[in-house]
Amino acid sequence: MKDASMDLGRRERQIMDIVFQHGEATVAQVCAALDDAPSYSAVRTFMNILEDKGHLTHEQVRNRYLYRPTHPRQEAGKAALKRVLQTFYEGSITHSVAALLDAEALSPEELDELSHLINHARKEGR
Amino acid sequence: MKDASMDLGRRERQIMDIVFQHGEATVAQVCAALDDAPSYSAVRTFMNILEDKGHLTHEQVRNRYLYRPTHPRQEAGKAALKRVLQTFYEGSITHSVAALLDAEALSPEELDELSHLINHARKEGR
DNA sequence: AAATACCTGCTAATATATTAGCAATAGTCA
DNA sequence: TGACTATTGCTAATATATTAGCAGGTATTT
Repeated sequence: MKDASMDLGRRERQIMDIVFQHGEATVAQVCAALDDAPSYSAVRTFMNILEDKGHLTHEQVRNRYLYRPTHPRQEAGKAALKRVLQTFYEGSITHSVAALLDAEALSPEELDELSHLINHARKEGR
Repeated sequence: MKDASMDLGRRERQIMDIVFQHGEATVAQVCAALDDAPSYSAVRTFMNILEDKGHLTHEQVRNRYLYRPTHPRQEAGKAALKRVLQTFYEGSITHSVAALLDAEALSPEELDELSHLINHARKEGR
């Protein structure tokens, strides 16, 4: 149960989330995305720290840094989902999906897509 | 995007998760559940803080306190799921379910249950 | 080219989270 | 009963997260 996100503080997590959401981001973009943003300086410090901790990398584009998560979104997403399942749904996927279906109304198309996914999994399983 | 869990530190979150997992817990139980537990004292302090912040309540049973989340697991779980969806799956339930199905192999029974859930949702939707 | 705006490196201050210890009370057991 | 253990209230120390500012460089605009 030891996530990589386990050694992150509040702001650090907040910033990581934004970078994940955007896929990649500059300091300015992160500032803009934060609704309670501190100084530009502060955000910059965090992104450096996150890089030190191994959660972000940057690439220089023009004269600014473009940051990206070190681990792909897919992977981090799965880990996060598992944690939520573990904590709130006794590890049960069906429970969690029930909660999701209950949380938001899905369009018929989305429901079809889900059915499709499940059928696909069924075939894989055998 | 302002979760109640947004004003929690690392340990605080860790402890909340344990209480959610257990449904209710004493300080000792939380200590036992933490694999990197600090002193009993420290854990106790956190549970007091969490109570101050409004995330936990306690009831005295015998001579010890039994803590419970203020908000039901269901509710907190939904919020957590939504956050993950938002951050990693562009808010798309189908994406997230795909990830779940990919993350762990499900038994045929579980798959059936999922199908059932979806069919149920389909009926609701119209 | 000069003025302006934006961005980084570095450093320091402050706030908050995290930890532990001591004294007192209430249960437990030989 | 007497010794022992667990548990709480309170307090204080420490570590970590969080914030901001200054100096210097590079692009941008007039």
